[in-house]
Amino acid sequence: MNILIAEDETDIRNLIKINLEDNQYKVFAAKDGLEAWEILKSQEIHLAVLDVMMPGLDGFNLLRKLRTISNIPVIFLTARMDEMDKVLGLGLGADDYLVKPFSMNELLARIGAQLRRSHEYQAQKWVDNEVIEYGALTIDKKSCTAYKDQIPLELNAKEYKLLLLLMENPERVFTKEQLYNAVWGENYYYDDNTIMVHISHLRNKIETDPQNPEYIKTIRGLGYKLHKMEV
Amino acid sequence: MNILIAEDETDIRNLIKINLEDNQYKVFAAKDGLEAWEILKSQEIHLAVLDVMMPGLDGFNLLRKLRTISNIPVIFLTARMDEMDKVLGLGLGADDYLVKPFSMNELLARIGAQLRRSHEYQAQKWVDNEVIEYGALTIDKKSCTAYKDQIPLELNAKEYKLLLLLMENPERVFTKEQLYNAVWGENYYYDDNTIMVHISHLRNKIETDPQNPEYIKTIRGLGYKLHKMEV
DNA sequence: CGGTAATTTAAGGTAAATTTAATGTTTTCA
DNA sequence: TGAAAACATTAAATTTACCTTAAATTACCG
Repeated sequence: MNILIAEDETDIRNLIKINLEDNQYKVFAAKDGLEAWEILKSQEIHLAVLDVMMPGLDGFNLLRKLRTISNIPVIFLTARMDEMDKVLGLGLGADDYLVKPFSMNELLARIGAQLRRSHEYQAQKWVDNEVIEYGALTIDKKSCTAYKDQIPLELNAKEYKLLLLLMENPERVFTKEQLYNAVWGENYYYDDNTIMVHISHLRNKIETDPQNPEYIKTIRGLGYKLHKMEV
Repeated sequence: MNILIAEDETDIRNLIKINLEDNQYKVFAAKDGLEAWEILKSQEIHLAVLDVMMPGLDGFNLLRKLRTISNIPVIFLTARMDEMDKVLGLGLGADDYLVKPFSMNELLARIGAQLRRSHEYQAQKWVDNEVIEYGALTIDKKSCTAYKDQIPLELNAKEYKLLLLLMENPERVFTKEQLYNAVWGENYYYDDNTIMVHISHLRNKIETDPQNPEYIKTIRGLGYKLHKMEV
């Protein structure tokens, strides 16, 4: 079970992470709403524990975004008890909350209860069919398939994930390390040659002329981006 | 919405009753577990608020009986916070609890949240189809049977559940972890070899040539999906 | 409690995917 | 302009994901 923790206070975040991992949960920890959102978009999350007061994208607004893509249980952490009754009772999308300071046993118990119910009713709604289009490229996330001009592209897993990341973030430049972290999911030493090989393979599969790529642009010294010239 | 209150302290019971009725809930009040059980057997109840410490049939034992006939949300009221974490976390059937003394707003909020979720879950169930067809495969959910070309498939429980999930979501790629979570419903470490073995067994039972499967496709590095080539 | 079915674990094999190695090309900068 | 760095390409080496089968374990029933 994958749990997302979004909490800007480092010691709280780490304490929760350790306790959850001790209870066999796989934990993704974010220090703020934006980081949490990136995790939500790229990982399968079964329950989220969100701090209300976070810089930038706060807990409430993160929940609003989250609800556009998922129906997972959400537990809020708050130092302010007032207002939470309204959030909970008015159906703004939260399932539970804990007031800081809280006992770790209580958090674990409430996580357990929410996951139990969630499982019982298959509340993890499979993400609705989502199709991403960019130029002549199309990705169908549900079936993990990719097309160019409606012709299927025979991508292997790494190539598909690279293309998905780029198509979910058109025009954004990714360093090779970022690509590595996002697709390989590791955050230690890597050899960037592996990335270049995969980019080359991906170009071979999607570009009309891979040596003069139309879509996957190299930004020398920086990284790669998905970019197609306007016509 | 019909709410059951089981609480031996008269003033608390009445206070809750009045507040809930002020919020348009229809309330059935019981002064002990036995009376609550009689109500549960004869009325349609959507959520129960149960006091733990009641003479005779206490809250925990009432919950056990309740769970033999119903899956409604249950909120406990307790003066003793210890032990509730276990009840909640270990899946003994409770959904939430409040420690006395509690604010009425909080009770109302938590009732609202539980009913909202419960209603979502129920809404999901209503839209389920009884018979699902995909290619030559048919599943009859009412009788938990599966057919290929009208010939019964001899599936055991796990195989049936796997096939059902796939047929409810044709073309969708499921990671092995997703299959595990959906069919096994566990939230700790699993060995994906178990999944592969079951997929192999399922293929042996539904595919004409299991080594060149027509329906259950492997997406190497990603997962499996139900997909039949168009004819 | 014994027998049987279902499920999980263990083990071996294989094809595909991934990584590494090697070489060539392009770009940047002093 | 030449050297160095970054990048691209291709193929070989290595690893991994997957499949199958059978043994071991667990669950269930009479």
